[in-house]
Amino acid sequence: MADNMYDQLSRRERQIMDIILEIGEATAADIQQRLPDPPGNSSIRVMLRILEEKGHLTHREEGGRYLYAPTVEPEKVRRFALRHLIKTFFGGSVPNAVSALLSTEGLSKAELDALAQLIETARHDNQENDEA
Amino acid sequence: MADNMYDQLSRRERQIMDIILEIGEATAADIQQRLPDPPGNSSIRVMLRILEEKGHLTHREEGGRYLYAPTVEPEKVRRFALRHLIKTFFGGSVPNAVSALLSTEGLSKAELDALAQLIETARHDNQENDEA
DNA sequence: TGATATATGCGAAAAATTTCGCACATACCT
DNA sequence: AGGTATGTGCGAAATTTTTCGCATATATCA
Repeated sequence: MADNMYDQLSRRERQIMDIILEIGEATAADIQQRLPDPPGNSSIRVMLRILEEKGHLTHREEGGRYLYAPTVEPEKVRRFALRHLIKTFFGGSVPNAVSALLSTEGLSKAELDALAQLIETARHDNQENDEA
Repeated sequence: MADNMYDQLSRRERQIMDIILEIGEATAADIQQRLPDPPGNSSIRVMLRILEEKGHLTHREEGGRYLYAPTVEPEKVRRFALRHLIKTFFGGSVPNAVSALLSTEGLSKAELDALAQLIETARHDNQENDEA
């Protein structure tokens, strides 16, 4: 429960992390553009610096401006986020979550095929270890 | 992007909503027990009242104490949360998300079967509308 | 080179969140 | 009824978050 890094973030920080996680790398301006009720550019830069101090972001310079990117492995964040979501909203049940996914989002045939494929694979990888 | 109600919540509010969403209904004490770095009981009650004022919670009285529950349809929250997560972490791709799910969580054979079932069903419901 | 546009960092103010102590109500047990 | 344990609400204080203005640096272009 106290495992998710998101638990430590304030509202704005979270919004900003979301954006950067989504687009991979961003300047203050990029973020300002996508933030709901965007504050002044100056404010955003402060937030970015804070997030960097806290260790969630790094930046590199390019053409005089800063490009910020997440320090955490996106892989890791994803897993935490997924697990947290499934626990919070779906009683920890993956099938429940997938079910919601299928009924909500209009998936294309191709996507459905891909999913079926994935599950088949998982099924076979899984033949030996079998717990109810 | 500005659709998720979570975007409006402060850190503590979010943590509290998560707990209530997870267990369905909770007293101040329940929450205190599950909150990371739990503050005093008094603080929690204030938060609950605020969340209620903002319209996210309702309470009913039982045996002299308040039981808080979400006002929003859990259904709705779930969908928002799912969509937001998939957008943020998986580039909007459902298969990507499912893939992560499968590789991370150790799913049982029963669960995999259930998933396969779900997808088969979706496939058939979907025979006519077919977009790449 | 000089002017302009766009960045950055700092310091401080404004706003919000978060916490708590205290007074009072209610349930319960002897 | 009297005492105890556990609730609640209110008001105010402590802390954090969030915002901005301003001074300064860097790149760009005529």
